[in-house]
Amino acid sequence: MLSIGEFSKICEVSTKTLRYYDEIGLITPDEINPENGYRFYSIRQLKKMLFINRLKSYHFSLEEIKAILNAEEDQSEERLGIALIRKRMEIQRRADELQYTLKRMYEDIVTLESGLPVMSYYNRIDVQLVETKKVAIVSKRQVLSRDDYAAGYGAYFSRLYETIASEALTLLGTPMTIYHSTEYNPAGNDIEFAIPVREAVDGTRELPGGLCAKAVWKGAYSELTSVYAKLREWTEQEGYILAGLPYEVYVTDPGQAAAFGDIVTEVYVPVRKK
Amino acid sequence: MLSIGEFSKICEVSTKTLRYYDEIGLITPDEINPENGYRFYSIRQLKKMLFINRLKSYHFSLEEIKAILNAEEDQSEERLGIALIRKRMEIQRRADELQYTLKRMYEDIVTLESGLPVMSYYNRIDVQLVETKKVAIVSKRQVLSRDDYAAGYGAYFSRLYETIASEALTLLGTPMTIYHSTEYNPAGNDIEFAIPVREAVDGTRELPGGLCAKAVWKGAYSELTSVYAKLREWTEQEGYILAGLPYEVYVTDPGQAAAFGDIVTEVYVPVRKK
DNA sequence: TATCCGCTTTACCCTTAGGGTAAAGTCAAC
DNA sequence: GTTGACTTTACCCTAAGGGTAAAGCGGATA
Repeated sequence: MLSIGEFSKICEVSTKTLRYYDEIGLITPDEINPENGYRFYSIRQLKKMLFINRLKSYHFSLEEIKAILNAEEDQSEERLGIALIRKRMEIQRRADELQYTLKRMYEDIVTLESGLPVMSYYNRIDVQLVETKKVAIVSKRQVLSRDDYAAGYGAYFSRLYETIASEALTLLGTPMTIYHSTEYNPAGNDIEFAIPVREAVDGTRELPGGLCAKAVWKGAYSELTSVYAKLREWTEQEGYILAGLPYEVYVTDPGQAAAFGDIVTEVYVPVRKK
Repeated sequence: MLSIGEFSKICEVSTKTLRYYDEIGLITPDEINPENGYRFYSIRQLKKMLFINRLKSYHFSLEEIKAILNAEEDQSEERLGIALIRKRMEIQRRADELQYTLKRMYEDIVTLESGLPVMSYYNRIDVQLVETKKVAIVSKRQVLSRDDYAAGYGAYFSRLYETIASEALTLLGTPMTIYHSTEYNPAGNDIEFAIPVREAVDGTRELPGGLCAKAVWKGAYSELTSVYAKLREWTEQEGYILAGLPYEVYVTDPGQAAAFGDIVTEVYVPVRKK
């Protein structure tokens, strides 16, 4: 039997951590002296602790590790394999995100070195006042979180395209999303996916036309927030007020555009004179 | 002026977050109604908030962002550039780590698919009983955290090699580290870097020889914990007890080995019969 | 004018995976 | 018997907010 200090040293885990793991039931000492409460770990618990360390290094949460350890003996390896494959995909996604972050940071560093402020792009967002015409749309409204949105917008538009095809409607433009939420909520926003069509039949609704502040953005969708902010700034300064729901038009098909720089999005904010 | 809800929606930041940022002084509303405490943000604060979001996406902590925002006007861009470059290196390191983790996970998945348990390598660690001879060493003892160790072990050995050269001593083996800590402590462990030499002169000390449990490990250093655990297990089962400080001998030069699989490390634990 | 709905306020508790410190008890060696 | 090392529980702390409650406030409507 090993005292907590010995066990700690061999596994390279602090005693504090071992007591915590005992508390949450991740690994409890094989023996506890009932008189003084001293914890004693058995030699065969070494391997278990090493396994926990390994899973920790794979970024499993302690809750997940507990579930893996508690799996029935006969399914444990299978379940572990599934968990590993899923977690690996998650880590892969995180790695990809970091690569994208690195790229954006590099671009900002280059901008700074060329003597421009990082936020200078913001002042270069060009806003125009345009008159839009009313149009019929096929649409589907949904409350989605940011992540759901990124994962699912393709599917939603696909369903709309299906509807258009089965109803034999005529496409009149590229897909768009209309924002119904009045407040940003990380848990979910009220979003309407829409595609304009020629026929104003049953199952379609009318997107009213009118005066709009419009900006065109070339680049990643994640930067669109800036475009909305700029539009609001412009609206305020030019003495307009909001007169409807803002919407985005995806000019290029995101599935087709090779690089982020090739993606073109138009943002419209309906306005009227104050 | 924008209410917290409007500001929230435009910047895609929750009102909760805005109140929190107000509390920690990251971005305070330009105006607060003294009667009801309502927060109002100015249009020009939009850009600041977007900048904060950008820095957040670069994984700066709110503390760091505050420091960047509070930098003197005339140095702000320079300071930002330095911060960006440093943070980018940090993110790069994290990305590299993730890549390494992905590789290890993949290896475990392959192991599982071949029908072996993930921890099967543990049982294949081979322990032998050997008799070591006493040897003189040039050494430097230091308390180091895991990170410091990874970053600095090259430097410590370089200094020892310098000493050997300047004292005209004769190399007698490859570098080693001796572990003095009796408990693992994430904040720092008492480590002695050592190189064996022929001459037992002033400035060297003697590493006593004797009976040792020995295991050879081929692979990354991060797995050495398992080797120590196995040695302890073996010691216990064979009826031995610890009789000195464990140490590692780096058979291959880590700077020279191309792949982790090529790195060979010997681990010695002095023991005697119980 | 009263009411209602939506917005905003503060306040309190919760999250992960432990770290730090204190006060007290325990063990083995000298 | 004493000392020093080891162990115990208990309490507070972290970063960046999320969730919920109770109460106050504002504008629109009946």
